[in-house]
Amino acid sequence: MEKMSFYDQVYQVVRLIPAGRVSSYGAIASYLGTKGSARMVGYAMNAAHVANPSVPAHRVLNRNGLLTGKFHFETPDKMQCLLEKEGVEVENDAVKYFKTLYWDPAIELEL
DNA sequence: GAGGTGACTGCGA
DNA sequence: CTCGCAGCCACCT
Repeated sequence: MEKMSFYDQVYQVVRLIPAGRVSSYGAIASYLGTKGSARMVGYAMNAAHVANPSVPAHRVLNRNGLLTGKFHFETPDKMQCLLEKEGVEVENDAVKYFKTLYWDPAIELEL
């Protein structure tokens, strides 16, 4: 358990994101301690789609709420489809009310 | 062992 | 307002 790779740590945090909510790479990076290295979070997501159990990578967006990594899914529409299925409104590859649906582990998990 | 890459972010022009 | 540059660190070749 202590030998968890950086990837696994990212997966665990992402899996904690409740349905209908979204988070950002920077928020997860900051929570893991790798603040300023949001790239590592996105990089970890690159292998998330083969992780088990599956990781809701579609709930992880960039700082602007854009579906930046949608092309890394099986299909670009998959990400938006999953979000809409959970009640998240998506328009022009961006999540509406992003700041309202924003889920920050450093805050939500702190309580 | 060294170099290159990347699903990001923040700041300056 | 938009565009560009540099920093960040783990993984792959």
